Amino acid sequence: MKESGEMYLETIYILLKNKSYVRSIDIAEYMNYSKPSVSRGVGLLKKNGYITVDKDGYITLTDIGKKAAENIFERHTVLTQMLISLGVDKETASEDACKMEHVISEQSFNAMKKHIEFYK
Amino acid sequence: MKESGEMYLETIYILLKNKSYVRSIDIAEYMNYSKPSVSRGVGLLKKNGYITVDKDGYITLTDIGKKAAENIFERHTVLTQMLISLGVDKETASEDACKMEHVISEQSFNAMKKHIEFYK
DNA sequence: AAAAGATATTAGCAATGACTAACTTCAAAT
DNA sequence: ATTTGAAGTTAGTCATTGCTAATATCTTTT
Repeated sequence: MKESGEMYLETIYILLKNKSYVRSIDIAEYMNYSKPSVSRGVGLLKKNGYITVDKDGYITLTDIGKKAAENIFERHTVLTQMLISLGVDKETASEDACKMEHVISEQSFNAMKKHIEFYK
Repeated sequence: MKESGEMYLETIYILLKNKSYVRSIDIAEYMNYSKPSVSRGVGLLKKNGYITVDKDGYITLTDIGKKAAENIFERHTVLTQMLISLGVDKETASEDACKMEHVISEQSFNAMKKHIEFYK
């Protein structure tokens, strides 16, 4: 899974929490990306079995897609909280978490997760 | 300054700590990159005023190059220490720091720096 | 001096991941 | 029914950043 794929997947996951459906156009608006960019991204997620897309363009997460999305979303929330716990403002924390979430190892992630659980 | 440029600059800085000179070939060996890749990277750093290269290929950091290199190197060491302080092993900590150092904001970096200074 | 070796560069390729322009398709509005 | 509009796709571009193959240059060895 590539970094951009993780972002599309995470976005689908977030949108599905607030809306009952998600189409490519919703992703494009949320991410502020062009329709063709999203079209390709969604096509790749579909090709790789992370989502299904019905004839009307409505997107559903498959089991592995949901698992991957939950995973990356957990990374995002934990990393954001970690930065906030160090005094970083919400907005910046979320932005930086967004960049870190795709690149750090499982080991480092778990260490940071343990850290914020300790803080709570 | 792009991410790859920061890596080349950081490498030059590290090499200059241990050797009295640095050429492209030294960078290539250290980073395990091909000579043409380094050649282009070095050319860009030169074009953008971060380094000078004499007629024999010996590289020197300019003032702004040194400043930028020190900056990124400090990020690397601080982030590595931060991860180690959370229980991550040295090797992984350094690898992850290497990825994080290019993407996080000044604010988050400073917050993490303060955190490890507190720990010491 | 000729061959070999080390260093650097040029030219061109590949993957990633964004973009615009132009097209299709289908539904909704006049 | 024709027009308009929303959603999606196709085709092709661009930047970043790595690569190999081939070439140039200069030094060192034989």
